[in-house]
Amino acid sequence: MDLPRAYDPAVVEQRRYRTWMEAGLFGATPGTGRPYCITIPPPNITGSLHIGHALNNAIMDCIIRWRRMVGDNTVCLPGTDHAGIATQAVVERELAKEGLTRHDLGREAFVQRCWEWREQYGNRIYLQLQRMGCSYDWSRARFTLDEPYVEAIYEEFLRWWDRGLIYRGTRVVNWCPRCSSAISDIEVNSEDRQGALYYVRYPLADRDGSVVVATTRPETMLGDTAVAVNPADTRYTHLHGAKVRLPLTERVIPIVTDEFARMDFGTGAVKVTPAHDLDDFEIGVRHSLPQVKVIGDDGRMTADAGPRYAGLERDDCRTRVLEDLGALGLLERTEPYIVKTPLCDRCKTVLEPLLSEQWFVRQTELAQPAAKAVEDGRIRFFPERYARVYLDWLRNIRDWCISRQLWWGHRIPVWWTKDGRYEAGRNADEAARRLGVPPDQLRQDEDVLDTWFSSALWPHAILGWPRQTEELAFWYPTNLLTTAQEILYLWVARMVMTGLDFLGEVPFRDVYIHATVLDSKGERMSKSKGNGIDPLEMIEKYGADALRLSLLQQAGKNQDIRFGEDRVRLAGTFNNKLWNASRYVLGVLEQIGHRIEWSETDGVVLPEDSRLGLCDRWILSRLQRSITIVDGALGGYDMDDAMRALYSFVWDEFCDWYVEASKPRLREGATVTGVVLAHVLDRILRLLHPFIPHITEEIWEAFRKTVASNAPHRSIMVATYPSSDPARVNETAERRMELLMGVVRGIRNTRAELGVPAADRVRVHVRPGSREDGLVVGDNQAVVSALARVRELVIGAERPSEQGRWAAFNVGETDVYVDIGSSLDLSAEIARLEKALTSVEAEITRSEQRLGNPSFVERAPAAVVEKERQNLAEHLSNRTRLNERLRQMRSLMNGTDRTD
RNA sequence: GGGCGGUUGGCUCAGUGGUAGAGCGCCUCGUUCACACCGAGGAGGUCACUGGUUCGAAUCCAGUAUCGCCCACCA
Repeated sequence: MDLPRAYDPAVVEQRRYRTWMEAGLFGATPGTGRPYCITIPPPNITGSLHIGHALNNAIMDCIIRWRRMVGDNTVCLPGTDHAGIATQAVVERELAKEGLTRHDLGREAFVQRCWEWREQYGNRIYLQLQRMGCSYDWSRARFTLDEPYVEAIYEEFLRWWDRGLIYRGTRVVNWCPRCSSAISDIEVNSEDRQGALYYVRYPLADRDGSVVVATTRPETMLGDTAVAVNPADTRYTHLHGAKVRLPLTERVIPIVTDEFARMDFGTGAVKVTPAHDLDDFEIGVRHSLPQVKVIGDDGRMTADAGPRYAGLERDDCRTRVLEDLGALGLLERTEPYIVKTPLCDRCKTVLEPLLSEQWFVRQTELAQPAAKAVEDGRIRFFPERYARVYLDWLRNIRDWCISRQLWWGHRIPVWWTKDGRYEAGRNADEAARRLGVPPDQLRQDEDVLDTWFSSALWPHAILGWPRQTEELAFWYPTNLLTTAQEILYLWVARMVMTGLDFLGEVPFRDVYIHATVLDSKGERMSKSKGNGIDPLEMIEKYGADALRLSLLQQAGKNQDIRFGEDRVRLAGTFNNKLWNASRYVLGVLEQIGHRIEWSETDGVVLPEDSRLGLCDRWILSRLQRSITIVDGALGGYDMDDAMRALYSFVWDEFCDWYVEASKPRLREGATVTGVVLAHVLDRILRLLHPFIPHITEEIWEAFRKTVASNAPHRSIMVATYPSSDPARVNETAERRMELLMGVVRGIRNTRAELGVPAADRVRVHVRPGSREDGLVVGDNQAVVSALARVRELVIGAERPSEQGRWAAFNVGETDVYVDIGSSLDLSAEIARLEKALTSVEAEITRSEQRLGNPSFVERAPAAVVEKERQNLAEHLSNRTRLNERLRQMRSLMNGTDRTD
């Protein structure tokens, strides 16, 4: 069967994917075999495939396809995340276009709108992952708001609740005024911004004098309830126990002593605003200070800020406070200052730390086992260094604020009585029972849970937990989690906590943290910068295989990948090369196909060893080495190493040497080369399939129709992945092939340097340095002749006559003479020889120096010394040859001179 | 402030103790039988710097510079 002349990924990829889907090849049944499972990081339903997804999914699908071919009972489970804040923001934006807010609709109608939105767009990313060729089990896809998943969340909540791990607390939390919700500590991004340090004078209330405090946020002074100084600070000893009159307000507040006040910063006196700063909150607790909340949930000043400021935006209030302080002569001075500004991870709004009542989860008890699982190796990180990052975070963990003042999400399963008592339950009835009141008198908590509270359950909930499903029993713990470093804490650590806590077993064995994809200049890709690479556009232009390949080639241990369109284009050239080499092989098989013996397990059956030629033994040996590398690399998730090995095996060794050598051999009737071509191509296709699934399947089908026309079609997806067999490595063949290649390269090189026209076929005389060398060249004359464009190849112990026509070089002890077709340009040949001599001289000097160093000979390993001796001997021999040759050439030149 | 990663030919990157590699780009040559998304040949690196360990360092150690990432409650 023929392959079309040109490969068209756009047509082939979609057709192949449909075929796989229809054949049900992505699914699996729990129960038998060795389980292998990956659960993909669920993308947000607001999301569209971006380059980070593309990388992560290329990695996962590569590993999944590999394990499937290795024979594991493999499944990869996809899903999507409801993404509370992100989705709500999108839907609110839509409403805004209609001039509405969510409050106009009310909670129920708004949530309904969110569901409609998700129906319309929520599965878009599935289609995009399918365009990438991901072999995920779509029949088991989960959305985090699906009924069974919600059940899992409530189970999680209730179990923790009953153990007292969930509590309600009033704390300073990170508040996003735009989202009008609390967010957790790890959803805060801080950014350095140019600001100022303001020095404000607070007059003493009970005596003359004043104290100056430094602050970056003067507007919060309206909520000050104390001034703190360090107890050891002698500058302020006389003020211990004094009170100040807080400017712009009528309040009198105490001066307290607290270690927190740094003597070496500002004036040593710090204003204390317990309602708007985490540190101040803690100082407030230590000194029983009142908490005055002057900034409200909407980011505007509250009534407690005083009538002159109430209702102002934060920034406007700052301006007015500064003006007022100035007018009173209380603003001492202002210094420029870099302020760490906390931003909302989602919407980049400046966050406001403020006092708020929220639900929290105690973390220490959960964090300890999660740390231990990594310490004792039950979970391994790739690259390893992330284990420490993970552990450091767990060891300093703080309680997790899980309530969000949103409408889209899992509503907190806590119900309140009218008199302010509350209790958790899987539903109102359960809560009512626990409270001993009728359900209709209860009101459910208004807040929803942090999205990460639900994704924390991902690996086991997607497998059916809390129900004891067969899937859960078989595939849990899962094998691999691959994700971006930015959600190491948000997500990875939490999954480990829940997995260990609820199932007593880690959720996954290995965690692979992939690199961040940057643009070709090393900058982060972003919509606003417009420097992003759109994976879908790349797929359109070059195909999913090219995109996957380009990403996997770079998926190394580095933390960054610089990525540009060129990469994708170049990956496409490899696919093109593979396609055309396959066309060649299939063409050969058309002619000798009836000689191919096909085994469903082993592929193309090789002929008896005695029938193999040097080139055959060589390529089979090289194949084994490649398989060994790929095997080890994939085992450590080094897709780049695996791909590098395959790339050079396919292109440099198979195409450039073996395929080229097969042409003259076939002309000579060596059909064995056709069998070996088929054997190696089969292995290449299988080895490459996890990386470039579509094109390998396309070729494989045509290939099978040729070599196994009687057998029913079987997808390459379920073919056996080649395993390494070190016994098939053939050192002798590799060494002999080196000679052959050396001879060919030498002839090509000589021709190029001496300007022999490419079309000219030359005569070559080989003087073997050994009987073995003579046999190697003799047995492969046709190959040498074809690859080096040789007209006549003579092997003999004598040197050719007519010295003036021959250029010479040597490969080891074997001398090769090339008839350059006309009279040799003696000065060019002399220049060529002198150049070679110079480099040989340098090598000899270096080598002699090393060997002349007694401590090298004594201390270096014997093998190294021996190798150095061999090198020296070889170079000395080369030098002798070159000198002799130079003498001949010079005397010829002199002779020529004389005849002139 | 703490931690981590990078610094190798023009570009992007491999290479963890034994004579510097690849792809792209560049130069020369080549359209007949898989492929011009190609083939053959070639030029081009004192491996950021300094010091140390070693017979031997791109590779190990210490420090410096520089770029980047993560973490941190300091007004």
